[in-house]
Amino acid sequence: MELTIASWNVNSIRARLSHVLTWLDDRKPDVLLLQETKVENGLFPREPFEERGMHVLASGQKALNGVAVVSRHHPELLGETLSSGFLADQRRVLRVRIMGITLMDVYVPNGGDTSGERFADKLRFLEELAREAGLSSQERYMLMAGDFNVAPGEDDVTDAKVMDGRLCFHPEERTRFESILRTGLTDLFRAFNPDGKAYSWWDYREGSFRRNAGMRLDHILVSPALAAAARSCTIDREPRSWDRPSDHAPVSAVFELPAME
Amino acid sequence: MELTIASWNVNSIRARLSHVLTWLDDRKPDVLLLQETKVENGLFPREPFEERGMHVLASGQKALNGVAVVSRHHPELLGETLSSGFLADQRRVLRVRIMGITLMDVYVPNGGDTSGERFADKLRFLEELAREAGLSSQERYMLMAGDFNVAPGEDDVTDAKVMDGRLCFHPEERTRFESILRTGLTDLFRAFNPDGKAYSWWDYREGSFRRNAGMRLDHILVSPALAAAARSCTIDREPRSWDRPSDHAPVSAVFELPAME
DNA sequence: GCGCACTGCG
DNA sequence: CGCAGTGCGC
Repeated sequence: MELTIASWNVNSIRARLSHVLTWLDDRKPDVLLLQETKVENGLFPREPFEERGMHVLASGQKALNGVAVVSRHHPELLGETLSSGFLADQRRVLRVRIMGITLMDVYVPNGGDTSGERFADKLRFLEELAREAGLSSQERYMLMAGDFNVAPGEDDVTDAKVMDGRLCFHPEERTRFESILRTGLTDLFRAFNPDGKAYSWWDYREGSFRRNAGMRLDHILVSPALAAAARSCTIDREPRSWDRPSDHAPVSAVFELPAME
Repeated sequence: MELTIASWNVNSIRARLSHVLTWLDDRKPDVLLLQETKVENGLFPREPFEERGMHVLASGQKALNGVAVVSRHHPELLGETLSSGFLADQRRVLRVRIMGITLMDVYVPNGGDTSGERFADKLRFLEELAREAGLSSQERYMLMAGDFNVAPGEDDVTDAKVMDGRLCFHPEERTRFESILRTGLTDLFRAFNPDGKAYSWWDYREGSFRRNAGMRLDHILVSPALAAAARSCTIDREPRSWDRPSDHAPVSAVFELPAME
């Protein structure tokens, strides 16, 4: 059976609802992992998704952060925090099981600037993700996706020399992202696109999208069995061109899996 | 020659620009008096009006109040305050001369509630308008229009008994509105519609427009010679039904005048 | 209920 | 630049 799993930092699900529904109706992913929903669970707009036959699991808070899983198949909730409990007061993680796949929806802290406590928290959060991936390494089908706020490679920014040391392309961040991959996960977009610059985020300011001055911050990382089952991984720039868009574009992967319960 | 003069409290010209342009293109008034433009002069969107061959005179401030005159013919600026200077720090008055007609665009203070200093200011402002009308009583063609924040008669509210004493239908306000008319001005809408309930404002809350629970707060008052020249005076409820409307509807009057310089 | 201002965040 | 939040005016 074919399964499409997508990830999208929507920068407010309420502000972006029409975009998300339009995209959902067009692309029809089986699972959509959302980040920066920026809404408490009680105010999450569940109905339009449920009308489309999708389940919704939301873990949100006021104004900041917030993640959610929209899924055609029933999702089993595994947890709403890192298993260490780090930054548990911020809604940045949703762990679910869908159709025998363990999924982790993550929104890594932006970090503020490369000095200071919030950057330290970001690095620690990335370390925790590596640990988390290690804990799940016995799982056959494991997927960790979301907004990592790290551009891992030189082709994930416009100019590596200029960007070197800057937020989201700092060696300390890239090293920690590498550690996540070293647990055995595959950066699926890069696996399908081994070279060539590609971005998933463009700043709202300075006409960044028009100039295609972006970064690849949104990733789908998968276990070896899922990597083998993957048929494609793409970034859909179209919604970024719509009126009042999210600053992030959705990333999607298609898998061909043996039929599961 | 025929001349159409309209008045509209737009509740932010920037938020309502598309509505105002759509209405302008459809109804093509010669003069449009705006209230609650809520924008400083430098940020007033002049271009779309000028592209349509209209002149713009704006007298605005940040966030609150603000009046403007949009006119097919060149307007001569007479003043931006009451001649007494009362409440001169608030942009609520624009006095202009267009085609030999003296026009006064007014936005009367809402008053807050019927106790307190702001209500006293509202009453005083209405008294000043009567004085102002008296000062202009020698003018052959004089028009005073805008948002008076007073429903003068029992047919200008849904239920006079229920509304009696409430803001915008308080005896003290209605008396002062009467004083304005007693200088010789005619309430043109009432002249053409001597009976029957009609409103120009509906609260955004509680589905007031759907229930037609409104008040007639926006008026076109004219000197005897203009009253004699008037051919119609109407309230256009249509824009109030549009998406994200102003809470006020435009009021228009058509005059048949001898050709003037 | 719907504007505006301001501030924090990214 | 564009989301939130809060406070205020109408």
